[in-house]
Amino acid sequence: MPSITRRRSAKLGRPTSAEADVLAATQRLLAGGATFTELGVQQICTEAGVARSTFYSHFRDKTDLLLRLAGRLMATSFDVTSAWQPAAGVEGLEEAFLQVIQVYRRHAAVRRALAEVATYDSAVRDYFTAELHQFTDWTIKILRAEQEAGRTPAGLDPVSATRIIVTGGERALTDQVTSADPASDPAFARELAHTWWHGVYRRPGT
Amino acid sequence: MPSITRRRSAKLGRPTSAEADVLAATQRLLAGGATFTELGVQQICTEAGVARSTFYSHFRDKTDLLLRLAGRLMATSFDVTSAWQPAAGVEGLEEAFLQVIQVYRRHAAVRRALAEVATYDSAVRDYFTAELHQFTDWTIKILRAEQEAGRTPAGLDPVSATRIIVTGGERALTDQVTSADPASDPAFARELAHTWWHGVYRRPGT
DNA sequence: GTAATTTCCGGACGCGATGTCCGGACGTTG
DNA sequence: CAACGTCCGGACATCGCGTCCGGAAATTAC
Repeated sequence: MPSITRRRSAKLGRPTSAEADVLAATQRLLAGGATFTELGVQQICTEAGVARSTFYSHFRDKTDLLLRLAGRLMATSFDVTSAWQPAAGVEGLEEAFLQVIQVYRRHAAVRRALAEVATYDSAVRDYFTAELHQFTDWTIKILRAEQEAGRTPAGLDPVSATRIIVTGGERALTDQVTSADPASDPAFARELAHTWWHGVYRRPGT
Repeated sequence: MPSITRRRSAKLGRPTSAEADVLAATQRLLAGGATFTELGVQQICTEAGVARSTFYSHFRDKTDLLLRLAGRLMATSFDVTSAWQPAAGVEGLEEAFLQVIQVYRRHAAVRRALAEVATYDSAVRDYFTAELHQFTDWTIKILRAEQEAGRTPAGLDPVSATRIIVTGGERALTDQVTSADPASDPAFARELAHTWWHGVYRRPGT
């Protein structure tokens, strides 16, 4: 157990701790197109210029590394999204999505790895769904409030609609960021905003 | 090279070839909640009552097994979806989605495995995206035709909208099937249909 | 200065899973 | 009976993971 009074790394001349090197190297490899699953610990350590045994003195395993890499990813994108309110209208929604896309693009590699491992690792999946839960709860609440105010049709099912918005939207965003030209981002943001707006929040009729 | 004149398996009384046993066992284990990645060859063989060496005389590797398991999955759901035309209206779309959900529920296990492995195995990913391409092309074509006819706003970007519909919709469907109560299927189908209808196909204004 | 402590290296180890190979048992086919 | 195809059972090399330990190097405390 390290003492708290003692600085972790008093001297700054040193090439920063091995931990940071590993984090950076992983992000680099991921950004280079590698898949987290097919990425070996040895490979990461070689890229980081660190001994393999050192890796395990900083991370319990590869999953631990990924989770720590994930960090405050979701938190930031949640802040951006939840800043929007229906009162801001479809233009405001479009603007919000454009910002979300920027955030997604910045962390595309880690986000992709997260979605990847979440499909077969329960620990990562739990983390992922827990983070998505923020969005789900928030969206359901907003929809119910809009229904109360009579701006969203009462016949709409908030739970199903939210599943479409959050789950489907998250996937579409990830897809846009990982395999579409950034030049098409504005058009995509506009489509997403208008689809949710006219398809859900201001769905006409009935 | 086996002779063509000679029947592969003349006698039908035999307990069907080991290959079928492996396919069935895998589907069973998958349906039981197992993850394809964490599923070992030994485990599959034990469940199938087959020697491990026999597995490799029928399948090149686990990926080969999955691809063969995938078979005509996508084909059937494409047939169901593409049977719908905008002329059938939102009610027709709702009905089509309800049928798609049935198909998804039937093959949920394999579909989940497919989506899982597609995230890190390029061979499976290629297969998956190739199959999704059918839907993408079809949807873009429909949207363009609707714009020509003036029923869908001309300002809509067919490519971005299709990305939302196909990619996002596929994910929302998978989510509904894997983690929601079947009783909520009709409500979900209704929401999906209305969202795409009013949000895209018959988006109001401009 | 020296000693103690932290951090990292380098390599060993056991483990489990993958994919290959082969000898032999069994039933079918001609 | 003999040839053939299918399957079993186990041996084998290989790889990646996670653990462990002895020692080098640098930093800190005294």
